[in-house]
Amino acid sequence: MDVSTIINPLNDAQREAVSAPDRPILVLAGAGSGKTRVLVHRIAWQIQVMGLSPHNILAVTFTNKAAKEMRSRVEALLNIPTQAMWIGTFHGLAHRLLRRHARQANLPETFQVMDSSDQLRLIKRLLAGLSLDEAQWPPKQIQWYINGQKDEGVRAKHLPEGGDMFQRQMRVIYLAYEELCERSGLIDFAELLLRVHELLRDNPEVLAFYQLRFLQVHVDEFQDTNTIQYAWLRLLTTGRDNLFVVGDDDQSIYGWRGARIENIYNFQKHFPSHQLIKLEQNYRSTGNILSAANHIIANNDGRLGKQLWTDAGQGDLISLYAAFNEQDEAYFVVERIRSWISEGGLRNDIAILYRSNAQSRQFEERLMTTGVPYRVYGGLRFFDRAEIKNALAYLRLMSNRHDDASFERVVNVPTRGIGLKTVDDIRLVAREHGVSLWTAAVEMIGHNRLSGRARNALAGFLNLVEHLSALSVDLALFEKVKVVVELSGLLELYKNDKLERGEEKLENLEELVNAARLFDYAESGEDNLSELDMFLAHAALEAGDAQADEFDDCVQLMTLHSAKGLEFKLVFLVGMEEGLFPSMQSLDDPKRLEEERRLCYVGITRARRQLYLCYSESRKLYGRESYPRPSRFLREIPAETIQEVRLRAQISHSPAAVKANPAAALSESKFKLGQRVSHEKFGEGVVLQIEGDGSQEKVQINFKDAGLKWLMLAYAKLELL
DNA sequence: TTGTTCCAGCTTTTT
DNA sequence: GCTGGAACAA
Repeated sequence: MDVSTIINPLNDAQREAVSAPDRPILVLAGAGSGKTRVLVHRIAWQIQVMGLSPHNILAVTFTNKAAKEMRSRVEALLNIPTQAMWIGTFHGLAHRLLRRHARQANLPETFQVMDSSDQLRLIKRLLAGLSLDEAQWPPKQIQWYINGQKDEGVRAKHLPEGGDMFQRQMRVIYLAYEELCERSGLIDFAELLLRVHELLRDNPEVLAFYQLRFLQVHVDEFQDTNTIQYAWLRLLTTGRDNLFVVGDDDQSIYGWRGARIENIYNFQKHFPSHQLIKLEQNYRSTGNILSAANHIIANNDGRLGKQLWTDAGQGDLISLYAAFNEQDEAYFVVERIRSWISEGGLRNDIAILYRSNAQSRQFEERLMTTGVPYRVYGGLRFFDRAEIKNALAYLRLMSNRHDDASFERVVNVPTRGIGLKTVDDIRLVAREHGVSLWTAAVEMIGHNRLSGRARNALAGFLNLVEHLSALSVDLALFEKVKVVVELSGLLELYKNDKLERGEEKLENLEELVNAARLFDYAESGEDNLSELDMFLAHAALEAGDAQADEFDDCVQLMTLHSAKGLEFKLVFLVGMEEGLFPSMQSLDDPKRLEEERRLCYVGITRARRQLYLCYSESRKLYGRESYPRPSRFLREIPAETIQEVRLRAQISHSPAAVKANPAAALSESKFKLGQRVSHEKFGEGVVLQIEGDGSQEKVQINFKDAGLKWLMLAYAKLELL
């Protein structure tokens, strides 16, 4: 193959990035500018032109999906096998490293990964053990605290001993948490990253080995890295010019879960010899859409700075729709969707994007009643489902009896007469002796420390696990899973589940057996670990898709966050209201507001051809009617790229109002939507709509007693409240 | 042990 | 105003 296949499909900036000589490289890749393409071609360049072996390539992403896509595209471009390349997520790679160096990382060989819900349960148990009140010490907050510390590389022992009550208590909890994890052989997601950092930092020979192996290190979505991830990237590339990162500071939307946008800014400081390359040509959207995106993001401070452009023309205007309420919003959107479809458009090309999941309901209902197929992203993933987690808990216990989290999970599922009291007793003994629940249970049965019935029930459970374990020793993985599902009683339990979901759960359990059958042990690349353990790790690290039917042609509903990286011909960005988007919690914090703005930028740049922005003049929020103001982001979009859509009966528009920037009209009146006013005759009310300018200005007011009224401002005596 | 009632909480999500 | 989880009663 010659170099032209790698280089020819690229534009100048892309080519510069792909063929750049060895030095730290930061590619600032705007939305739709071909960032994955650059990464893939860069890897190909390293192998094809620079003569590196695939063995010497490391490429890190955040999601399994991105990793898979990168691998398959490299494979397609180079037409060589890619197993030797380390392409994976930060967590996946961390897992692999820890498996290989378990001893050096001070981990038991059979350690297992727990996901966030496992972690939360563990914390709840811990609190109970410490006799702490959950109301006073919310488990979620503790989880957030511990993960936050780990993301910054801080262990419990590093925390100062003094401090206020909160700090002292958190330290105690964090210490106890680490101890419990260690005893159970469990590590959480943040721990995966932290351990790898410590492994590389404290074992020079290990670090040297990987520095020599990974001659080129590629990072996707660099703006989403947290402190510890960046720290290990720097360790791996110390003293070499082999770090190639791709990212977009304008698309950093995960600050709230530890991502440090500063990393992308500090890159230039940390690597003075770096080269910065900007990809600004956009191959996705129309000129109008890009103009809106550029103008919005320009309101953020401290950007590295980037202007997207396209040679594809202006395209259609962006449509702005002011709905009366959220039903009206859904009605409007679905009507537009129906006409798109009736004109021959694909449903797959349509997305409804919202800030918070709760907003999906209106749209779902409307789509349902009109019979338009749709798919909601988010929600429970396959391996997150209770029935699946139960089955996995049995499997985990078979692999490691001391996995307390799994023990607690299924000791009485299905119910076998082991009540809270018994479990409490076991916990107590376990804590007293500093042993696992399993060991404590065995001891208690041996020493007759339980009442007859509880004793039998508990012995039954222990025997069941031993029995399952013995029975499945020589079976293939999927047969093991099958045995567990059938003999644990789970199958029976869900069969008798009359609450309609039972059938679905049975199907899921069958699907689990199937997943085990399809699980490719060889692909996991480890041979020092049992297939079962690898499968369990796989289940934790890759939660699976929420739905299987992605091949159907249906409208896509998702949050703005989950839309990142995707594109659609027709996009509806709904709920553009202050307090919703930007969200209430972000309104008083400039940093968070900027992140919301980036989220808006992400949303807008998902659209390829047509973009609809919607806001509602009234919306039910927590059961109460609210009258939010239109989102500030609407005002940041240039007027000439927008057209206002009105479906409702027209109130005679004054010429001034028609000509005026529809977005500007939202802001220039002395009244704001939602403003509370008082009228001498009608009493108190709330402003719902504003139309016209100057002497023509009129407002629609919803009066408490008198109902809806249109009033000319020039005549009506209104007082602001 | 199960079914019911009660009550807090309520952005975003991957690993 | 709805939901999920925890506390409570039978």
